[in-house]
Amino acid sequence: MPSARETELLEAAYRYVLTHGLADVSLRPLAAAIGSSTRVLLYLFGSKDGLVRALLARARADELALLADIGTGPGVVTRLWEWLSAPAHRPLLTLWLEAYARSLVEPEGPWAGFARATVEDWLEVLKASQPVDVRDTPEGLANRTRELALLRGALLDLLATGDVERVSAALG
Amino acid sequence: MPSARETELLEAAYRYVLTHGLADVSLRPLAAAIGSSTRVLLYLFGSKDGLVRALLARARADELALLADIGTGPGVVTRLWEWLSAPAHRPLLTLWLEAYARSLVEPEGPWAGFARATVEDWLEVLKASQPVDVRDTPEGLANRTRELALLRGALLDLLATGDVERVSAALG
DNA sequence: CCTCCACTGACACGACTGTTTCAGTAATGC
DNA sequence: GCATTACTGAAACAGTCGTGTCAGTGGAGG
Repeated sequence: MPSARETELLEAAYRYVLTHGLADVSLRPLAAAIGSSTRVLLYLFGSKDGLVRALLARARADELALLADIGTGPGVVTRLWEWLSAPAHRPLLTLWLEAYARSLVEPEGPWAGFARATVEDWLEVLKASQPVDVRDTPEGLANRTRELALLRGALLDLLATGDVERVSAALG
Repeated sequence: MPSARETELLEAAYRYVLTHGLADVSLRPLAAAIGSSTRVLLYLFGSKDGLVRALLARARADELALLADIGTGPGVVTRLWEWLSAPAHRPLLTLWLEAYARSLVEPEGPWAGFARATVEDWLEVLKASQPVDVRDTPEGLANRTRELALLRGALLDLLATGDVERVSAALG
């Protein structure tokens, strides 16, 4: 159970990495930006890896909150895309992609398993939104895999080009 | 025009980053691994940024060679997916994703514009493969954007899970 | 009051970073 | 033969990295 000060600093650090990226963050600039010190960060999170792990978990909490909020049932894909394409969520999604790529390059360390975990999370939600009688069929699996691919491919496009109109039209 | 030694070292460095990642590569370990020295790398490429730029261009050359080899016309998507899902191409594609994510987080420096550039490259190929009469219609644009999203979303899934069977079935 | 505990500041350690300086060597063109 | 060019080695530079050490704060509970 994290102390009050710990969650406070974690929130601040989370806000920081959303705009500065997580891959090459370093303690001293981060500490200076959030009004703390490396000493305190190390004390509260044990090590830099610990801090990164906490930040990754924090980002994941946002993601899971989204999935819970979106719910299941017909129209999930549309609702998910509305959330993904909202400009306000850009920093989070860029951070997400950064962590995704990193976990593929460097399977050890705090990033381990991040990519695989999110694939499974989302597939699960899409599965719960399918009619019961197709969920466990090969077609059901293929369908939700395709829906996931479409959403994430569209997200990649959007993050690079910012062209909401074109990409949204492609999902119609 | 690069000298013989320069292209030789670039090839070696390229092979190195394919397995070690490009984002957090550093000169000394790289130089040691390819039987060179930081002095020589700096002499030939000017700076680390110059080297990274050269490596990015080298990776892009592989990508463009692929697109030329795949050609255009009916069945492009299938042919592209066969290439993307080939196990031998995994390192290159992981490197590609790494550069993609990085260019979104850090729009300055050697990575600049990488993500946007590849989106346009691929859209161009898909466009050239469409029937002439739909190429310039809104439907044509939407269709190729969707094809690209499907391919790249599937690639993301594949890189994380390695589940060729499931993902390939989803594209069928 | 006094002790405990969460937290913080200042500083130094060794390892690493990209880059520079100074010194060569080997081959090539005149 | 001689000068120019391409390349290389060794060492050092200033800076940053994560982390450890030692010394405190300040407030809460007994």
